[in-house]
Amino acid sequence: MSDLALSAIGGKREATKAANRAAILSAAREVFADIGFGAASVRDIIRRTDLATGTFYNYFPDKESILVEILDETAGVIRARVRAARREATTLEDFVRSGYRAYFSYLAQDPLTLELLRRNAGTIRAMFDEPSVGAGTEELRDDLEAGITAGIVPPHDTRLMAAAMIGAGFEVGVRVLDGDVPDVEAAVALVTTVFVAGLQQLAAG
Amino acid sequence: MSDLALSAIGGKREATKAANRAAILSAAREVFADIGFGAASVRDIIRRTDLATGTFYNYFPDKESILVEILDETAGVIRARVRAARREATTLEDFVRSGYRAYFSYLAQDPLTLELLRRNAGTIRAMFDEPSVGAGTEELRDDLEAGITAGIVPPHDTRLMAAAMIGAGFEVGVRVLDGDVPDVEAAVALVTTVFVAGLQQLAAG
DNA sequence: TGCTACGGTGACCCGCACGTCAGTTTCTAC
DNA sequence: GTAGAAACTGACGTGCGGGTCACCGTAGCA
Repeated sequence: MSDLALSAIGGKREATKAANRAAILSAAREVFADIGFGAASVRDIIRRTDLATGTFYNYFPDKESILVEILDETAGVIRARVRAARREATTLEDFVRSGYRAYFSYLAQDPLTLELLRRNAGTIRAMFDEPSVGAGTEELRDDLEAGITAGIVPPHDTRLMAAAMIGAGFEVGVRVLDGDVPDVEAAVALVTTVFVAGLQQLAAG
Repeated sequence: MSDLALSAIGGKREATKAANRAAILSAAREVFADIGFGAASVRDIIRRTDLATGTFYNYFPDKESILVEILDETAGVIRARVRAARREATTLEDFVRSGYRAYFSYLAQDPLTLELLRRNAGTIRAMFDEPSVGAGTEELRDDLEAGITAGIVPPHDTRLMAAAMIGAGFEVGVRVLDGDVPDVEAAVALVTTVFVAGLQQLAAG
């Protein structure tokens, strides 16, 4: 690598640091997805890199903080995409469909994240008081309320509905990635049909 | 305790064995629910009883086998109740409602089991290739297929629908036990409305 | 009452994970 | 080219968990 290229990213030292950090994060992702956060040890993680034990502690104080970091990265991206998609919706069907499409599409391109969420959903919930599985039940609820205010979504118990939609989305998402579903659109179509019909029925009843 | 009472259950020796076994199972439930199966140790379990380390191994070979035992007991009961309820249904609404009611009712009377399932769903799935969270996605799918054959349930993709129904039920069940929902019937009503409307819409579309 | 064996006990050995740190390598700056 | 700092290394002390087993208390029985 030329000095020029190195200087462009801040020198070899910085480059190595970034690479090491990335290697540790990547290894941790795999380990947590494979054997679960609770059973994982710092050594399990570091063994999947070519670094030494002590190096881990140059980057993270313990395994918990590395999980926080991973979740900040991935779940943050998922949420941003889903919310952005929902905010552009002008109809009920659009609201439901675009949200699920954004969610499933992300998972389809990042199977390891789904595996990590699937494996550690309970731990994540317990650790962070997270309402639910990486997808943000509270945020969906906020969006549903906003949709009601905007007249797009019929009024209903948003707390329960958000839980139902997230739960259904998560389980269906797992099936999509297991290859049990032909494609993302098939999954999107089913959950959209169900929840649009359900919301309309709630409004009518 | 009288000799008569003891002989009725097979003598003091047998009684102690049953009590020890129950104590270990109960302690294990708590531990798995509290810190998760992966992070739990045999010592964590035995510390919550007044037994000694070695005694654990008189009853179970390792912590995995104790989880199997717990799941056989609890999930087995849940499944039996839910299936029995669904089998008696004669209409679509009845099918959906009675299944969810049986499920939520059981959880309402046994919060520790829900906590255990919630905390360890990912581990359970990974360990036993269980389709899903203790409630039996595969069995729901079978019941949906049977309902279609019987003309009660409109034809649809039962694999995805079962996943969606289980996922929604699980998340809503968690809210019920967290006290976020006034009562079981409110939760039953919401999911029933949603999935009945959804299934009807799928048939129409 | 006294004998037998069932089963609880907990100290023990072994292995492994945690977090540290003195020593070493490697980059940067001059 | 060299001084100095940054950061990697892995051995080390400590503690804990897994699983075992010799010992002992007690239930069961005559």
